[in-house]
Amino acid sequence: MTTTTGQVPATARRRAPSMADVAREANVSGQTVSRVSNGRDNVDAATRDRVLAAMAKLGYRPNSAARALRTGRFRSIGVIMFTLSSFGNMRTLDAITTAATDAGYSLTLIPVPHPTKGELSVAFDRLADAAVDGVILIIEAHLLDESDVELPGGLPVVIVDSSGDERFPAIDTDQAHGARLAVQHLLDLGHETVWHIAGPGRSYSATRRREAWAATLAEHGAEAPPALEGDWSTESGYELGLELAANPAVTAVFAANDQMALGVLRAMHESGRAVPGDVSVVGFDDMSESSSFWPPLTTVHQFFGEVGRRSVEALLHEVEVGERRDDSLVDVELVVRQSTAPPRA
Amino acid sequence: MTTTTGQVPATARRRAPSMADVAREANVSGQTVSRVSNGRDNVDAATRDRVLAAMAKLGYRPNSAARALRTGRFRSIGVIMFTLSSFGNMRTLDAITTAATDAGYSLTLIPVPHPTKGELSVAFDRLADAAVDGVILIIEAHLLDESDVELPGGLPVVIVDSSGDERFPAIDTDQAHGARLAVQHLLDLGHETVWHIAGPGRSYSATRRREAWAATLAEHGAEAPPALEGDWSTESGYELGLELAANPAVTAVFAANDQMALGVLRAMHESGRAVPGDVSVVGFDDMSESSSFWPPLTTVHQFFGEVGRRSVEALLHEVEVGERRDDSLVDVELVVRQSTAPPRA
DNA sequence: CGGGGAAATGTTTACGTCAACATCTCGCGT
DNA sequence: ACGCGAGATGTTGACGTAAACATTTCCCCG
Repeated sequence: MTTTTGQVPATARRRAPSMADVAREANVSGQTVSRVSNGRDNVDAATRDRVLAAMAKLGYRPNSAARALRTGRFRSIGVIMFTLSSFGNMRTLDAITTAATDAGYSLTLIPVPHPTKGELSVAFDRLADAAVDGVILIIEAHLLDESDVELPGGLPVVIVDSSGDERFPAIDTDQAHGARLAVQHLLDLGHETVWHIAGPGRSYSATRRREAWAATLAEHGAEAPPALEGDWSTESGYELGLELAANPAVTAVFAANDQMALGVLRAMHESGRAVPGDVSVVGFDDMSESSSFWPPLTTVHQFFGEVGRRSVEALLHEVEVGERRDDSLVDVELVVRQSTAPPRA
Repeated sequence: MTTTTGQVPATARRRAPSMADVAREANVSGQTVSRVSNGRDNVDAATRDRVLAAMAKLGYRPNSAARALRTGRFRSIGVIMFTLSSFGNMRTLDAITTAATDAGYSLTLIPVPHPTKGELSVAFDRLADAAVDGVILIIEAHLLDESDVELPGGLPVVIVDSSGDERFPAIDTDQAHGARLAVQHLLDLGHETVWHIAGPGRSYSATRRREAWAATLAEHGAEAPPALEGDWSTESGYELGLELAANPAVTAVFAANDQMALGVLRAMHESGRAVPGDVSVVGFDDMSESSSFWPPLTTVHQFFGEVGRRSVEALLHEVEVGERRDDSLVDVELVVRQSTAPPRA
């Protein structure tokens, strides 16, 4: 019936309305629509209203591809991480998402199914044609070091991990301080020494915790038993816990994360060793379930939210200002619950 | 030395190389570069090699904004979800990410900090200028129903939840079957009836589980005690568990998720009620920690991976083929561990 | 009452890619 | 020898936006 716009039944509409459509509807130039769309203030109030009305009427949505092409910015940050299984990574991702959103950036997730160099390369390739202004790496930085993978040139990168790598700023929890707090607590309770279930050796975080554990023992003249090495999983904590339970000399255990600590608790229960009566257990992370473990777990609280926030801050600073931020360490807090007590006399 | 390209020191390079740069370097037309870049087969092998070499030399990366602008496709899907806290959502997100990546799509995360209608609108607005071809909603669909929010027109949507909403296909775990399995198991062990700690009423999943619980009891002529309502958190399970522990008539509890079940376990321990001796407890989810709870938790295993995969499949089918998929229910499995036993005679 | 200038608005163009179409180069059959 | 067609490659233009620059309007001040 009407002639101008080549009307189509609403159900069959093909093309989303563009700036030009809005401009026509509001009887202004495209540029004015652009100005309204971007919230510039040099537009007459009446004009602005007219444009906004036209936008609403047509259901206009700016085409982000065109915008990105024009501006060279995607307003999106990429996060590369291993499968989301780990509790800490989840929380960090959550905080990153929130921080990025608040800053007006969207967030693109780039998974790495297996933590191998090859897979990492694949992820970086994906990254290459992903539409992001910068990248946060939540991976065990170790891999990066070994890796000859070329990170896409010119793309700002922030690493969430303790890294030896100098190429990029690293944001991390103060692993060493946390471990120190945990060991100190156990020693203060009167334990002769503290056994340790470490995380996998390829993880810098695990290494930091383990080193701080050993150092703290040494400072107090306590003899360090051999460290056991788990893989962060509850199961590995359980199996290693069974070993410890069988050794009557063990009175205090520091597990490198809460999940392994949970495994240790189970192992102790099954072996008839009372916690904290016979054996005290400390974890690391303070996952939300830890307060309901049996017994409620004494652990080192990580402020994942803060880590996430700082990562985004550092990355966006580099993206927008072009200035690299320094490394940053987020403090930690010991939460004493009921899995620790003085050794039985 | 060379003349053509207006060389800049590598450190100061401003602009990423474009197709035109590669074309010049390889001495072909831009279109040929495009063809190589998109893996078309109608390019001579020698030419292809030359182009690939030029790409490698210049570090060429296709500009996804330009590509998206030209093709009208972003090759990205959006996921709207509440803060990542919940275990199940995490796992689902993980699977979605993997499935999307395998299909060559990237994934954009759009968080909703608080599950209110207002926040949901904000998320949808964000979505509007996000560069996605379709959306997966991991939210309690309830909100959608109440909400007058207009979803961006023409954007395919899939909901991960049991939804009454007919507007979009829903993919979900078979909540009812899971609850039925749990209650049945307890009844089979000889318990007279089963108490229930439900999830929040606004959640369809919680409602489904609760209804199935009630229905199963009714079918067996068991009297249904009043359902308690938690908020999925360990804490709420603990508090409600304390109530149940104080009631000597309680011998079997079905908690609507593992975290609340963990809270119940703690409450029972603290109240001196043996699990499973005095009280049997069943959860729902089968989180990775559940096998190490004390006692290891009998629970309903959800196949989150399958849910995620099917969601992506359904969404991409609609995006690429334009055909809506039917609702889909993912089956479930009862995992019997050590938190359940016949009632004490 | 005229001129200067700020504010509002319009016009032109380029961002990098890919579809559509145009052209070119061969090999092969008759 | 010639022409035809298939495959390889080149040319042109448009996607929707925003920066840069151009133009218009109108208010204020001397």
